[in-house]
Amino acid sequence: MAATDRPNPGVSRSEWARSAILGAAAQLLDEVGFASMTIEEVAARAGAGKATIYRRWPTKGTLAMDAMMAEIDPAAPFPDTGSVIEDFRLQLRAVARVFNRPRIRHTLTGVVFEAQNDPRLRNAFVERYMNPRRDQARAVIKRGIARGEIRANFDEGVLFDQLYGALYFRLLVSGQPLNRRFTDELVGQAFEGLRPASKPG
Amino acid sequence: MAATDRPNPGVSRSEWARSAILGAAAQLLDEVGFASMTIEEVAARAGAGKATIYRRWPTKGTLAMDAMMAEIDPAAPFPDTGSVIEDFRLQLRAVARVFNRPRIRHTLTGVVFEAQNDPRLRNAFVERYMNPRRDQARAVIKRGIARGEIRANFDEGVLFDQLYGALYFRLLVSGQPLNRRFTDELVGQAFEGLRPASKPG
Amino acid sequence: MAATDRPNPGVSRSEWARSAILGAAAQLLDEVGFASMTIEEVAARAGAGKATIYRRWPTKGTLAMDAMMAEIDPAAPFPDTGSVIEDFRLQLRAVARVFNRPRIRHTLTGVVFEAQNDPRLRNAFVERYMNPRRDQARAVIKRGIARGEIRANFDEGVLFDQLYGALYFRLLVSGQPLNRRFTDELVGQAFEGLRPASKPG
Amino acid sequence: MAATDRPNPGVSRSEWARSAILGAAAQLLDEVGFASMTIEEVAARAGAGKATIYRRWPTKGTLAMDAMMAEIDPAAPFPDTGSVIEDFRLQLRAVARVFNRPRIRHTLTGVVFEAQNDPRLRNAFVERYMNPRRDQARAVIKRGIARGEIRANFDEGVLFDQLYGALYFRLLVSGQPLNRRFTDELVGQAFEGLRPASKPG
DNA sequence: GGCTAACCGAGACGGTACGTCCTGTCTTGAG
DNA sequence: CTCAAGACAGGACGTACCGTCTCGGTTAGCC
Repeated sequence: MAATDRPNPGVSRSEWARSAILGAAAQLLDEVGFASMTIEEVAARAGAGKATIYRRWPTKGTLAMDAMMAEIDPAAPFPDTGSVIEDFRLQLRAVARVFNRPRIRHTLTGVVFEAQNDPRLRNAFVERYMNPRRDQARAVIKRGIARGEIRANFDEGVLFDQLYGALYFRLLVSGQPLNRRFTDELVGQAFEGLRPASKPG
Repeated sequence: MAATDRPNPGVSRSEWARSAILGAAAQLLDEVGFASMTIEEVAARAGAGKATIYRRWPTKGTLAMDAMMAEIDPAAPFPDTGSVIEDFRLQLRAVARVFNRPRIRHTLTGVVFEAQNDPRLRNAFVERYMNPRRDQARAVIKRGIARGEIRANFDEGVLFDQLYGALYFRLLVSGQPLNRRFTDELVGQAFEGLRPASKPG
Repeated sequence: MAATDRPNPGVSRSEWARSAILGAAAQLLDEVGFASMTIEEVAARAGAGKATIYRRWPTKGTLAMDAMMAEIDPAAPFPDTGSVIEDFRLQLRAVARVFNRPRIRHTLTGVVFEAQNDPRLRNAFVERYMNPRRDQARAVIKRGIARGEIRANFDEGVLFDQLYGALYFRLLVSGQPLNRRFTDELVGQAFEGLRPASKPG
Repeated sequence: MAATDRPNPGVSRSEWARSAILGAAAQLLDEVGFASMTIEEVAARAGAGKATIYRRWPTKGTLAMDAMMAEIDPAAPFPDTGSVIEDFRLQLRAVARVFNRPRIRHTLTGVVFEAQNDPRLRNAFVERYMNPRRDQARAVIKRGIARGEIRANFDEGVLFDQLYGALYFRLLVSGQPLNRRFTDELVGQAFEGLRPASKPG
């Protein structure tokens, strides 16, 4: 990123190098995408040695993931509107918005791709990215059950996979648009069968 | 592959080369996966020149897709049991079985990855692989609606994305198991909300 | 050397690459010397791939030797004046002249250096460079003996080592000047003890 | 050589570091030779920081030379037998013995190589190593002249170059054996022409 | 039935990037 | 304040493939 030329306002050389590398990586992901991003070019732009990169990130995928996390994290928070369906509707809209950025799509694809042959990367991705979201989703669902909006006897994991799987499917595989109409319809249809079995009587 | 040394029982040299290449590609996809598969190695194993491969397949992705298609195609047909849900249940079980083969997983990931930067590959994949399945699924749904098993006013595309998206999500992204319990639950939950609204009484 | 841009007057691509590489190597030996010469830079200047260089020359030393041979060969021929001493005097003057070129000194040092750990290079150097000169020297000596200029019972090899060893010593080790005064004195002194003992009468 | 773990019997840390470094360098010169010796490895074995090495020795050549000097110095003294020829015969035998040690050969070659581009190293080598020997040789020659064993009107420098040049030539360049037969013949032949011309009668 | 044009295998070519290694400088923390 | 330890920028190494390009040696039409 080379925000400025090597400053030193109490920042260690190591730390400065780290953020310069992540910045350069993010920049390159934008410009040429994950597949064409090169460790050599990252090093050159960051003014860093290649060894410094390899010392911290074993593969291009791990580096790209770290570069991506910084910006994806705060972009799609879970709201709490008082309605499960509304919460999911808003969250999926936000996720779709993030996914529509080309850099995110390329990076996600690349990370997913490399994870096939790199269990550590897969674990990192699942634990640092997917699980936190899954946990947040679970909390929202719990709230809905507690409020009696939806029934309790269903598989949360399957619901999560339905919702986010559909999103990823369009993003990575089919290339169909990720717009509000789609996410809203998706949420509506997924929750259709989860209304409380209010006919207990 | 390379069943025997160059035979010639009425098979043109071209044709023999083509199948030798596809065979070598399939073999390599099994042994080292898509990412580590090399055009050079495919050519060497097939006893073919590299130029012969490049003449027919512009990228590794297209070659891998062709090599994969040969065996995936007949593997997961849609049944017609008389029940929509049962039809989907059986089909998703079959798809899951196929997806559990490592070669398929690696190849799908690779093709999806390359498709990000190769619209032709994405189109080929969608049209030759996804769309036929989508059409078959649509036909099954139509049958179900006609039989009154499910209501008509919902988005088939979204349903398809929910079902197959969840499958791909576990396959490519989260790595969770693709077993019968999951696919059955998935089908059940997805169709839960699609029962005919006609039983208001 | 890139005499011109890729011509093709009946010269194969291989052959053209070979001479371009040797030319670039010679140029670099002149400019920066053997130690700072880089395979990468040779490749860049020759417009050749590094692999093409490594395919033909296993080490920098072998490449430098080939580049050096082309010009050193014809520069110091053995004359035939009718006098052994005169023949050697002239030849050593010529050798000294060649050795005074910085490129030659650097390259010889580099080749000798690498040969310490590369027996193939040492053999190549001895057989392609030293032995031919040794054979020529031997022939001159034989002529001198036949003419009765020098006695026969001495070790030619030792004489050769004395003469050329002294030359290399100043060239590589002590750095003292290689001028005509030195070579003439050297030849005179070395042949002093070789006069025929037969004229006691 | 890391005789023991950090002792401190009145030896300053500096001094201890210095000898540990020289010891490690000598060890490595034996094991892998000059070309493959690395400052990093020397530092690691000596338990010293790289900076400590760079502070004292500007190049690998100077370090190697210091490491070599310690053991080569006392190995080949000039004797005083009463006969010039015998003195040189014994001394050259001793030198040949030293030169036959692989470490010495590698180190000399390395030092000579680096000296091509490092005048300070060349000066250090000439002044600390060559000149003392040259002076000793000159003294022996003077004794011989005084005793009337050899004539006075010849170039001592050329004689020295003949003798030691032949030795270095075989050592560094041609690889021929450095045995007693060679050195004895060399001395004999070189002094053949230096007998006093005083018996003209 | 011979000629020629297309296509084949083999593999060298110019390149690009890899991941490793070492250099010489600079930073940090322990003694 | 000096040192070991080692991270840092830089850059060459030798390797592996890329996609293109000769190069001869079969085919397989087309005369």
